Amino acid sequence: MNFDPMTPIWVQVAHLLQTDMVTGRLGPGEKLPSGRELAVRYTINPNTAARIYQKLEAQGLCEVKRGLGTFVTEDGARIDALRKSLAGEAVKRFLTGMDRLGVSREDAVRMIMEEGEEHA
Amino acid sequence: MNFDPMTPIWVQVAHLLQTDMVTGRLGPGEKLPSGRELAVRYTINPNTAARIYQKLEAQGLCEVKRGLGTFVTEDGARIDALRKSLAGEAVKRFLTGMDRLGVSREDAVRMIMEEGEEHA
Amino acid sequence: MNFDPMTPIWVQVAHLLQTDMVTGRLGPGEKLPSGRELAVRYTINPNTAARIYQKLEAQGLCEVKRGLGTFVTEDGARIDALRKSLAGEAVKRFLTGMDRLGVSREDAVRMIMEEGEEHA
Amino acid sequence: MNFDPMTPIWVQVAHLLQTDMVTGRLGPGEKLPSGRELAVRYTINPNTAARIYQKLEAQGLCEVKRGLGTFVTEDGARIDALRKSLAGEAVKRFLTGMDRLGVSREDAVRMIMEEGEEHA
DNA sequence: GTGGTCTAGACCACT
DNA sequence: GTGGTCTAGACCACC
Repeated sequence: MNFDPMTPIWVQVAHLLQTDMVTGRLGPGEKLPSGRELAVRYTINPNTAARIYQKLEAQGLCEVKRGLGTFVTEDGARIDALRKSLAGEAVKRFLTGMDRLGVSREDAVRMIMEEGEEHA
Repeated sequence: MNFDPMTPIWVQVAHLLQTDMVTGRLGPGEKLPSGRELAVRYTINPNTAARIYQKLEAQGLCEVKRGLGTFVTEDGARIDALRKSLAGEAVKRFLTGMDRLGVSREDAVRMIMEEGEEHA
Repeated sequence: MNFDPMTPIWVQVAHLLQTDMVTGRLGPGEKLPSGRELAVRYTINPNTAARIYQKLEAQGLCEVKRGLGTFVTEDGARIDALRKSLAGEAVKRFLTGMDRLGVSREDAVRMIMEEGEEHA
Repeated sequence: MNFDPMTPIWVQVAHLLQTDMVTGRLGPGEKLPSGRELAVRYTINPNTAARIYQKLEAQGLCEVKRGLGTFVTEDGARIDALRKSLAGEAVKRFLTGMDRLGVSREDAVRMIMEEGEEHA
């Protein structure tokens, strides 16, 4: 795995886990990999792995059960809020990118609709 | 500079230069950095740097003048075509990302319009 | 194989392949020798061989299929355009040669017609 | 100087001298370089150089004056015949080349006339 | 096996 | 100084 050295590793790994939650690859109540396993899988420090779960727990996305592990929250609203948050960030990134290219929001929407037609 | 090891270096550097052309940071007819300078700036091999300009020239984005350097094309149509190409790629990336998040094209468009209102 | 040191090797080898395409010795869709084989056959560097196919591909004369090889295009129009291009170059070379000999275009044409009668 | 290893060197050097005679770079009665000088200039064997002048003399293109050197013939007819000979060879080469490209004599002539118009 | 990419370092022609 | 070409040899992804 390669990380962008500009943003903290824990943010990037957390992002991966968040995406898995939203897409359903990690369903509600499902057990997340242990801190040690996470550390091995991404070759990061166990401390860093621990921080990731602390942050996710603070966002209400997972629950730590001592001696059992950490589990994806069963609160669908949380997941849905996460989905909206991630989508919102993606939209912002997209719009700023299009803005840099000198493409207006209206044109961006038009291009999206045309792309949609191809897939229809 | 850090490169994504998944995509060729020359593609990534070419993308940087292309973006500069579209945004106007590199205006029509303006001199591009020499191959050697590009190699130093991004710590890549001069050969790789040369390939970048060969590709850009093949796309009609720059003109090579032996002994003088390579210059951004003055053909505005080329730049405009590039803008559309880059925008199209951004749209595709955006849509696939939203699709992974389970967001439909209609919802994506709605989010964009709402974002637009905030800026309005 | 002996190369004229005045013109790039890749140009000369490309010319050989182009001629084979136009004359039909390399038919549409036919597999071209692999880059490595080309390198051995003409005792050139594999890198140079690769460049030849890159140039031919850029001219739309062949299609590269990763892991399979590169194949002569099946687009007859491309081949025809190539034929015209090669013929045009031959005409230019011929005319400059005749000019050096002090032979006018009209006389050159007359000589060609007479040559033609012999063959008729 | 680079020679085509397929045809005898003396033929190639003789061709160079012949061309100079026809174009006027070597005028009638003008002194040709000595055998030794020819040998040095083209890094060929003095024997080979001597043979060249023997052949040229046999064609009536130059006259050997012992102790003085060899001189271009002053017989204009000889030069003119040479011109026609060289031109004839060029025409033949041109036609066979066009034939290989699948271009008829008529089309070849047409292309020549069009090239002529550009220069007119 | 195929082509694609990259590095290292060389020589050349042109301005 | 510029780009153009060439060699040598390496690693990778694809089929």
